Amino acid sequence: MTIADRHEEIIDAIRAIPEGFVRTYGDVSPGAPRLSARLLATGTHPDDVPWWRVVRADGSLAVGEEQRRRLWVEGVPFKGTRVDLDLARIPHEP
DNA sequence: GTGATGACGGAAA
DNA sequence: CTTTCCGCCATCA
Repeated sequence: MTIADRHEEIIDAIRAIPEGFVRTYGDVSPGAPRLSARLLATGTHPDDVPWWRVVRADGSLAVGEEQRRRLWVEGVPFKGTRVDLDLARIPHEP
């Protein structure tokens, strides 16, 4: 398992998020939320990665205004300033 | 080599 | 509800 493989694995998981739904950092990289966070932060990823569909475990947004707007447009349910994870979150897949 | 940092998570107070 | 503290992985000084 190389670093590139790990990156690819995480990127793949994010790319698999359907429109109108979100996943948390902990979901895309279980046990290493900082890793997925850093991957998106550094911009070390292809352009086809829906980074705005990745939110914090409590539903709050990490990036800010733009992310909230993009999610809203896709029909992601909000609960105040946070995403309603009970409706929009995709549980970790086996 | 060590130590600090970050689009984080979860438990504890 | 809030703030603290510790663990997590990969970079960077």
